[in-house]
Amino acid sequence: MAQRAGVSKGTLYLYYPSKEELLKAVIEHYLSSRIAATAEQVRVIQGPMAPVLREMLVAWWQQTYAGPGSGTFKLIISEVRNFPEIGDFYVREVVEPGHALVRTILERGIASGEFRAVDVESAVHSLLLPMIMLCTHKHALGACTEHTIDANKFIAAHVELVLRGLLPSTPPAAPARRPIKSGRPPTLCS
Amino acid sequence: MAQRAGVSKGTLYLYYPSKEELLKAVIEHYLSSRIAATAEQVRVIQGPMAPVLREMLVAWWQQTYAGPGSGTFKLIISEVRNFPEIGDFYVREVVEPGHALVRTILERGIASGEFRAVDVESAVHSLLLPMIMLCTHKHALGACTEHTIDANKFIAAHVELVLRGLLPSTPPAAPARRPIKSGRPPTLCS
DNA sequence: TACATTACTGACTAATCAGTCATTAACATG
DNA sequence: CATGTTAATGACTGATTAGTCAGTAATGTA
Repeated sequence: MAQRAGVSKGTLYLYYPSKEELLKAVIEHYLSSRIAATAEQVRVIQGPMAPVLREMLVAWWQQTYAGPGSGTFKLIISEVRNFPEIGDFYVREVVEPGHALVRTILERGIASGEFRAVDVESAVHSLLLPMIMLCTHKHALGACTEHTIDANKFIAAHVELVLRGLLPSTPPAAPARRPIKSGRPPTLCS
Repeated sequence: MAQRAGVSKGTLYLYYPSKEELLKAVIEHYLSSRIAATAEQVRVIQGPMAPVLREMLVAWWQQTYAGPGSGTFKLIISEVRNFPEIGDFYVREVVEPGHALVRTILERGIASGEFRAVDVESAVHSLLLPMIMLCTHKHALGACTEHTIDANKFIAAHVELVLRGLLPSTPPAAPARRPIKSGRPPTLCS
């Protein structure tokens, strides 16, 4: 049970009529509310989008990964089959606003020429999914094995890597690579 | 139960002494074996690493995401708390070889000047975690909500985005003044 | 047909989970 | 202290899961 930490089972049902409602409250408390607040801040920001994106993601990460909020994702993954309504709630309250937030930033950067005209939906996933996966990992594998990940080092490097992938190639960035000799072992399919 | 698809419960225990062993067999069949085969192919490849990385990841994706192998990750996340030994097995047989494979490719690219000298561990995560997260998503949220993701579009865009983030800012040598053909739609498994 | 061996089954057990509710603890106010 | 009200509890129920095993079906051989 999810509440042997702090309170008895019956007490929980005094405050939340079902586990589904409890999960919704957790999602709201740890994820939705923060997204809404961040979206409001970002809305009025002027200037280059790269620092906005970087600071927003790093701030979210530092406030979420170390704390209990990071467990929310694993909770959703584990429980969504038992409580399908949770899935709709999560999509509506977290996925869509979160994507809209990052999408807006990327689109503003693209409009100003700061970023390349990449596929925005895919770029949002490239940015966010590793972070969500690491949060999930922390409460799944990370809780059972020695396999650890330096989360702070990762977040900085990850955001820089993707941001750099978003930059336009002011100097033509790709050297013309010659197709190598026909001997390249043909496919990686097995 | 995991086997109402095809066979009765008792039969399963004739072939696998426990659910833990069944999970290990699934991990071995869908993940480990493919990594081992790919690593062998990559080991002998010469030439630029970017196409190697691209084709390898796209091929893995196309063979895994659509099929049942994509469910393995969600299975591990859900079950690792109940069967902790699965975590060690997965780390040993999948995480470490998989990371070593991608790490080797990145290091070879860095050594040849094709890639920047990024933090390799972080770059491995930036590349792989979104793919694993989407596989997980497919069997969690994706199975319960309307929220769908164009997986083929994503994988191509994701790999290109990260690859571009890996390129050095000043190309080693830009012989021809050509329009940068970044996009070449990855032909897999010809 | 008879017999032997192998492949398979699903009712059973024990444990665990979401959820209930009669009971108890705590704290007011007179 | 007495009395009423609110807060909290954990043994209970019903459903579900990992795992067992006595029994049934399928196949081979003569």
